[in-house]
Amino acid sequence: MLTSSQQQLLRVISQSGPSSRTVLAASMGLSKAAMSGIARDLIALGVLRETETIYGQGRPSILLDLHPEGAFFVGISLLEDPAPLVLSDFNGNIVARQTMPLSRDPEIIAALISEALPKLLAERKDAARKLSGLGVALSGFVDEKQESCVQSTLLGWQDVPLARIIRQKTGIQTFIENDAKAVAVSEKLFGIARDIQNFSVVSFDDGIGCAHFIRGELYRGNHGGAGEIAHCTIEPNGSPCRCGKRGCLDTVASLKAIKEMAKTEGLACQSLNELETEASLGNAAAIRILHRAGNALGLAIAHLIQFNDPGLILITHLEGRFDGLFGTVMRQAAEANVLPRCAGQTPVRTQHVDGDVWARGAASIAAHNFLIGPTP
Amino acid sequence: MLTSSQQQLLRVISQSGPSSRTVLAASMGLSKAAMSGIARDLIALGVLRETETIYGQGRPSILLDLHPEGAFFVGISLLEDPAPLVLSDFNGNIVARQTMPLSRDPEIIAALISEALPKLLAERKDAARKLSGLGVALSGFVDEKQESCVQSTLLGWQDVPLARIIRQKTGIQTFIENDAKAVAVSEKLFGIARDIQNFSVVSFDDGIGCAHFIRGELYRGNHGGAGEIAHCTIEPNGSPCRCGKRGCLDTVASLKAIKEMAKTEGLACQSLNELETEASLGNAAAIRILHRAGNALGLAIAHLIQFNDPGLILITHLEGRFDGLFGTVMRQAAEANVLPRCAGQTPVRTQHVDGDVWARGAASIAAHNFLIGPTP
DNA sequence: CCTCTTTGTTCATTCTGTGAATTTAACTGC
DNA sequence: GCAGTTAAATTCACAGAATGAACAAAGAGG
Repeated sequence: MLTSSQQQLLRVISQSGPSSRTVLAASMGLSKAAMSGIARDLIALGVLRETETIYGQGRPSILLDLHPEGAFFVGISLLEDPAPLVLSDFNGNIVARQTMPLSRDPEIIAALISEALPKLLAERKDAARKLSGLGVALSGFVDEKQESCVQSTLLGWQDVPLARIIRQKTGIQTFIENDAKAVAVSEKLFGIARDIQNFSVVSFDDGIGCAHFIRGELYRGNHGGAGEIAHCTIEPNGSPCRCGKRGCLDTVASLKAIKEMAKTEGLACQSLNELETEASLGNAAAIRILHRAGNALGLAIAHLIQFNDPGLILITHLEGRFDGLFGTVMRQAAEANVLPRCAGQTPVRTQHVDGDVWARGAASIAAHNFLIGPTP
Repeated sequence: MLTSSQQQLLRVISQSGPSSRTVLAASMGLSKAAMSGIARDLIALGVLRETETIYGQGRPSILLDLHPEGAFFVGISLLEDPAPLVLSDFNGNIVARQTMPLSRDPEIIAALISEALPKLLAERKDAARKLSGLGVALSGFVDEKQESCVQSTLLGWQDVPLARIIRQKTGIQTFIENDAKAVAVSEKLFGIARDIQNFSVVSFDDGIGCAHFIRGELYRGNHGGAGEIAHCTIEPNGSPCRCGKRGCLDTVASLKAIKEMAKTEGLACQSLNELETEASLGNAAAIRILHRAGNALGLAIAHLIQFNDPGLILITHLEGRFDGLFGTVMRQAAEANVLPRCAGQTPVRTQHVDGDVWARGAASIAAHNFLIGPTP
């Protein structure tokens, strides 16, 4: 276990990138003397390393950075079958991959993981020794200790202490997290949101997920439900949703909803991209669907901006494009529905992600617990 | 200036009420030994005092509480003319009142304050010596240092360093804050939300304001705009709003909007209460207006719950009642538009407040800075 | 080669907090 | 009324983290 100063140093470096001891001391509000010792210890532990030397007037400064091989983390996604496992280094790079069958039984999941782990670690000899944590991403609500799944419709769970079960079976520090929240954490630690304190990630997929970072920390909400924008009412008295109410964002703007609307309209489109193509060719039904979906998502994002005033909204998507009609309408709707004085102040970025998102997010949950410690 | 442990102790006591040293030590994660010293210092400073003695098995425990006369704060509201000044003790009780003319010139405001201060302090001899801060509440955006007003339509300001100007004139630690945010802080320090970490306050008045507390701290947002729900689009393509867009919550659910709708419908109602009476007598127009407004506010509150999952939503109102049609519809709409599984989990409370809200809120801003220190 | 500048380290000192022992002030049962 | 028990609060020697000042290191520039 690391001291709080050590964790603080790691956090600062992971936020602001490689820096010299003097700069780090200043930005942590510590003396150079204290910095010297903390850095020495972390270098000895193999967690930090000296990289570039910057020459200027006076003694050159030596940049300190996280040692990529200082710690390794395993991430597992329970959102797909087969479930992917990845091995991530300290920079969030994936250095090994495996898969395992998906199960709904926590005991079996733990057994499958401890079976798959040696195979995963075989590819990197040094990783086994420096394995510092294991993270699991799943669809559902997770408690603030990141130990127990409070409720998951997809897995049919209610209060399942999955992290504890896996920890007992494997002996590795284990934490679980909601899928969208895991993605947000990975963007904060390793992605585009490194140095942003307040931001929201919207994961656009068959469903729509969302998570908030506030003051540099994941905000889970009082019941773990912060960010559940999929079921905010966007079209009052709209179509019924599987959640039981009507007009949820999920019924209009999710990839699944868009595909279903296309099907209902008799369009032979299998994907958002095909629908975009149809729309660009002038197909009225396709245009209507994309307008409706884009408007809905844009309005939800406008609400996000009005309510929480984040420094960035990051939309991650596996499929589809955001440079077509859908994306354009979405951006316009987002702009048009925030206070005009504030319009354009909040960057809305879209980011295409690959199939590793969830597993990478899961690994970042473990990395987060190592770097920053459990949320108090 | 207090040390960080001293501030932490004050914060814990202000959150959990009078407690014994042993309990406080445990809840702060400190040893009883450390607690002993910190408490001794704060008692010597006159900030804490021993109150009740609790007898049980073993040596009785002595409860520690904030000394009501340990520190005094001045709060000023720039939302009314004449502007009220209040003197608040350490428990948020108002011990003296004054008023001063309202001005839009920051220098004149500072002069008026330093003129009114002696009169305010005259009522309480001891307060002058223990005056520990001054807070100002205003309508507009304030920077995170609580020093400068970034923008205020009402006062016609842009980047006015009001706090610095007042501080220079009076020599008192001064902080300014947005009106709704100030009310939220006072509810956290002295009101109903003392021990709640995540909550939102909605101030229902001629306009609608809102502020979030997240992890026990006021969340201001990246541009100070967090909580500006008044201009979230609640009726797409609805009536035009003075902000430039359409269908804002403010155009349907604010007290001003309700009164205006009543006027447009030809009703002779001057207040929400009169409108409620009309509605209870079966007046169709009154019923329609209250339904529309209640639905709008309820939907906004549902969004608040879905987006941020707070532990409490507190609606403060000067005028009007929430036990009539308006309140009922609002509550129903709030329930109906959150994920059914989560419905009823978030308490929505309404609270009638008196004319001192803003000034009391302003004073609590000063108290907050004394108790907890500036937000980092 | 010498001076200047800035980084990074060393070391005695300060300060905050700890653990163990001690004191204090009740209650309990005889 | 008096020992015995219980728990709160205090005291004190000590550990650990951070500081400030002095110093060593490593180059730039004349």
